[in-house]
Formats: sequence, structure tokens, C-alpha cells
Amino acid sequence: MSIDQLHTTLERLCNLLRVEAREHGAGNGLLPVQLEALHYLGECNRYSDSVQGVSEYLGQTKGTVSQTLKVLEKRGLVKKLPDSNDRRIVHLQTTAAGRKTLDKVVPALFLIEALKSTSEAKIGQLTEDLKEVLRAAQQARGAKSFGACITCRFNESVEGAFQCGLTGEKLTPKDTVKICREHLFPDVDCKVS
Amino acid sequence: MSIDQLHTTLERLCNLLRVEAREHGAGNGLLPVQLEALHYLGECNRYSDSVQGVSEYLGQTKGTVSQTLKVLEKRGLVKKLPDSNDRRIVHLQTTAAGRKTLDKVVPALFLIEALKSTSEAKIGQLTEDLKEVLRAAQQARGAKSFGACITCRFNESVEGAFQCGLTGEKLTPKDTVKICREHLFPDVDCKVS
DNA sequence: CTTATATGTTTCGTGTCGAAACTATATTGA
DNA sequence: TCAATATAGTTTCGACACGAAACATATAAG
Repeated sequence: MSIDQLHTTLERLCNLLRVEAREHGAGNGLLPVQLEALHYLGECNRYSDSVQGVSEYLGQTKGTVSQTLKVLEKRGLVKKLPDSNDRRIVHLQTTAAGRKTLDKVVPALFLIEALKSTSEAKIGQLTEDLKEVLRAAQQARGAKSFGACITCRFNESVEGAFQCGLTGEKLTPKDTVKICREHLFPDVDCKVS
Repeated sequence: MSIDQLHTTLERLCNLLRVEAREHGAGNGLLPVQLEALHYLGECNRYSDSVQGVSEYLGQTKGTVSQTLKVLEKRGLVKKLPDSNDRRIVHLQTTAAGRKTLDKVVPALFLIEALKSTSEAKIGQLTEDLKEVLRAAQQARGAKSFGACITCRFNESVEGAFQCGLTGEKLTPKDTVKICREHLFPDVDCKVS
């Protein structure tokens, strides 16, 4: 069956990503899962940069994630900031060192090399197709979509400015391309708590 | 950059595969990496079903793989057979129970669900595109290609029958679709030792 | 005000993973 | 021919991811 081959190919690409992350991370004293957490923190917005957010994204327990983040903090790659409204919440921001590490690791060298002679259009098309699969996959698993605000049903555009309909806060253009744990696509059944 | 998004999307799909493998494996008392090894053994040919083969495929050391396979054997999912010519080599064959376990796990349920309303043609196109990326990625990493004999430069077709030019052995039609650790694409520089 | 819920941490047991030492068999080459 | 070398695989050990569960604290609900 065709899906079988798709699964196998994806699984194999996964493996290469992990092996490269392991090799590359070893140079920085980091493990694959720690790089993934750092990657997430580098792309998520201020509603999502918490232990809980990372936990949901990686599909691991809070306890496990807590330890992962402790390592990242000790390495000086992320910085903990208390939330101003809710004192239970801790925000995790990537530091300059963290972003520098990320730049070295993503996108993976082998991907750049592999796509060297592939047209920009082709890469774009493949990316869009994969994103569509991911969107459907996350829905199928009941997982959150972790999309950018710009594609979110809660995003409201008023007089050229953006605003989150869930929190009521204003969003800068930069904000709207970051990923959010409350993200919902417009066409998906509403599941807000 | 576009490759950046491709990397992120792939990494996220990876995660879903692993999380699902963890959940599903837990039911069978197996871990993601053990399922991957079983998956490989279910699809590779008789030149590749060894500890060394799994080690190359998963990018892990022989020692680690040796332990992984010990678990699979203890669970009755694979069976060890000595090689008839070289007594150093152990062949690992999936048992009926192993194949039954595989059928439940691959393709992943969420992939089937996610692609339910996608056309066969679209899935096929995406699979081919990903395979092409994988091929280039493996070459970029200097990793083996693990392709099917039918696409291998060593495969020789004589009077409708197939034969491996490397070992000189005859290949049945079933053999030619299994993946091989000696596989090389026709257009790649020769690196046979 | 009491109970329930949510965020995050710590502890502990299981088990992956790589490194390295080891056994056994096969190959090479002088 | 036989010693040196290479290859397949196992075992041992230490580091550490990971989940489960107990815990601390803060907010929400009734």
C-alpha cells in the first residue's frame, strides 16, 4: 500500500534527522530532545513558551520536560522569567547563545546539501504538502496544531493591526508568525476549554 | 528560508511518529526503537538481516543494537539463524508474531486517518518526492541507500530472471523489492569495497 | 472558605545508548 | 602456512532520557 511507503520514508528521514541531531548536539553537549525543545522555544509565542507548552509539543510529561529545560538553562541557552499575571507560570526565552546554537543546527546540514539542486518552487510545494499532512495528522491524533497566529481562527485584523481574540492582546506582525499552543485552524471544530 | 520550514515540518511529523510508536509499542511492551528495528527486519533481504545491517540502518552502535535485538528475540518477534557459509553471521528473521505486530503498527493509525480524504495520486506524488529527498539526504550524509534490489546497479536481468551481480545469486521477484544494505543507485559514484 | 484544578519540581525505577573490552570466525599476505 | 589483521557479534559499565507519582504552590470554582 502507498501509505506504507510514505510511513517508511518518513520514518527513515526521521532517523537521519535524529542521527544528525545526535552528532551535532554532541558537539554542543546537547541531546536530540534538548535541541528539539530549544527549537520549539525559538519559534513559539509568549502564550506557549512554558513547561506545559513544551510538554504538549514534544508529547512528553511535564516532569521529563522540566529536567530537559533545566539542562538548557544551565547551559545558558534559555532564560526563565516569571509571568507577571499568573505566578504559577514560568516563561522560557531563548538567549543569544541559544539562538546561535539553533542557527548552527537548523536546518540540518544534510537537508541543505540534499536540496542543493532542487528548485525553490519544488521545495515550497513539498513543504506545503507536508504541512497539509501534518495538519491532518495532528487533528487525527487529537494533538494541538501549534500553528502561527496568522492562520488562527482567533486572530483578528482590525485596521491593519492584529489582535488575539482569545486573550484580547495586540499582536505585532512579528508575533503573528510565531507558533501558539492555543492555535486553531478556522475550519476545525472548536474545542476551546 | 524555505528549507527551514521543511525541516521544522519534518521534525514535527517525526515527533508524532515517535509519540504514536511509544503509545502503541507500550501495548506490546516495545519501545519506538525496537519497533523500528522490527520494521527494518521485516523489509530487508537476506544480505541485510544481521546485527550489522540494523546498526547501519538505525545509525546506532552494534552493542546497542545487539541489546535491542535480544529483546525482540525474547518477545518471540524475531528468530536467530546462523549463516550457512560464514559462522560469524547471524540472520534475524521476523516470526509470524513479529509480522502480526508490524501489521498493527505500520502504517501509523494517524497517517491512515490523516490521508483518508487524500487522493491515491496525491499520496503517491508526495511519497515519490520524499523518496527523492531521502535519496539525496542519504548521499549527503554518506549513509547507505538501503534501496530495493530492483533499483540497484548490481541487479542483472537475464532472460526474465533476476540476479545480484555482487553475490552472483539468483533473485526471485519477491527478493527484488526487499531493501539491501549493499544497494547502490545506478547514477551514484561507485564505492564498493 | 473550602475544594478543585493548573503549573511546575523532585525523586525514583526502568531501560536506551555509546564506549570499550572481549570472543570467535574469516581473510590477508609474507 | 601461519601470523597479523579485519569483521560479526556480545557483554559490561556509566550517563542520562523518560514516565509515574508525590509534592509545592497558585489560581479558580462552588
